[in-house]
Amino acid sequence: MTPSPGRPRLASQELLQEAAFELFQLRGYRRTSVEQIAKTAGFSRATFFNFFSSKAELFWVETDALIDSLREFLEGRLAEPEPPTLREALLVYADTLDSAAIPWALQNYRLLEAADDLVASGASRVLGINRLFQRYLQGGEDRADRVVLHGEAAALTGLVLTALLAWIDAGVGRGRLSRHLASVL
Amino acid sequence: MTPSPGRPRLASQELLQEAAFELFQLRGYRRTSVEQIAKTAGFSRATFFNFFSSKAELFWVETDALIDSLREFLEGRLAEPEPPTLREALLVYADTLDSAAIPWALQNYRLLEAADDLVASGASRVLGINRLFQRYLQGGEDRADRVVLHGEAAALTGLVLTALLAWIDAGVGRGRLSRHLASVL
DNA sequence: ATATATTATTAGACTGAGTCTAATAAAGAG
DNA sequence: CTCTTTATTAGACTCAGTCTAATAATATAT
Repeated sequence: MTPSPGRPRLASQELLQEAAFELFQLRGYRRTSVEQIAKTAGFSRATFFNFFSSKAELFWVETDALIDSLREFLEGRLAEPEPPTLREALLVYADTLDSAAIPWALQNYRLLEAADDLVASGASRVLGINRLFQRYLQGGEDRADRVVLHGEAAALTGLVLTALLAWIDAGVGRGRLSRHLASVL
Repeated sequence: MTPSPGRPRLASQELLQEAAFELFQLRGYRRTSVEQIAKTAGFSRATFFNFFSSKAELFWVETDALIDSLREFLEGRLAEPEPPTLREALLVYADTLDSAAIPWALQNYRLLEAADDLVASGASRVLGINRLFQRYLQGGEDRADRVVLHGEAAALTGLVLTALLAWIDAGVGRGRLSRHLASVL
């Protein structure tokens, strides 16, 4: 950690997030302005946009990290000599998820309903997961028709999402995601 | 058609749409402002919002009509003494679709990529279709577990969407949607 | 110490979406 | 002509997101 030149950071993603989630709980996503978030964290609006490209992006950071870890996991499996099927891989990954470490955004996914930009950004995350699945299926078996493969990916995306939301809704003592996923698959 | 009291309409959804789609083609969705659309159609910005609650809503009107007709079709099938499975019903409906009457928004669905609000509003249409499927499945067979049923609906939504986009991408001479749908299901 | 390069923070102006209110315009009914 | 009803519009407002230019705080070189 050699100190880099230039003015050191005062703000941080974490500080802004804490302020934001608190305000979201309190007044809802829409009625919380970027200005309020920044001021609550002790910074200016301009600084907010140095850290996040939009209000919605802040909402999803933790979830994006989770999706990233899923991507890495799948890439790892695909690199193995005998890659498991996507379904098998997903079940294994789901077993590793800690019920206590669900991203704030996912725990509060019902906030989506009221806000356009959240739906949009959420949808683009779903599409990203769909692309992950497409790539995995493409890598495993290149015999299938492209459209059929895309269909399979889309269907799996829908199933995984359903299981995930059911798991979250189950509340504390929800058990393992892999159980929910298995029953849906 | 007895004339209603009050000032008669000058503007119409159709006029605004024509202006809008022309501008969207020309400069893209994002670079076309509501102000430009309204002025091109010969009206003011305020009038635009008398007809559409948002720029994105204008984009989807034709598609919404299509989804509505699908809803009615499914409700009709479900009311029959021996309702077909959802898959069967969808294949029949897909066979009725005219390849030449695809909504402008669907033909140009690639415009979505660049615009947040379009993705959001598109996603909410997809969720609407998903709800249609959920209701149909719920009505047909009430034995299944709720989560499994939701999973089935989500999977079907993904499959139908895949088939639809492949059909559109196939261009003129694309044949019947039912053919694409059958191969994906 | 002092100057310089580098990076962080910020103010402030700008566009554009969407909301809202109040004014005006165009019709029919009495 | 007056009243009622509805359409159109101007204009002000909030907020998100973009951008530029100014300033502040640090490390390093001299």
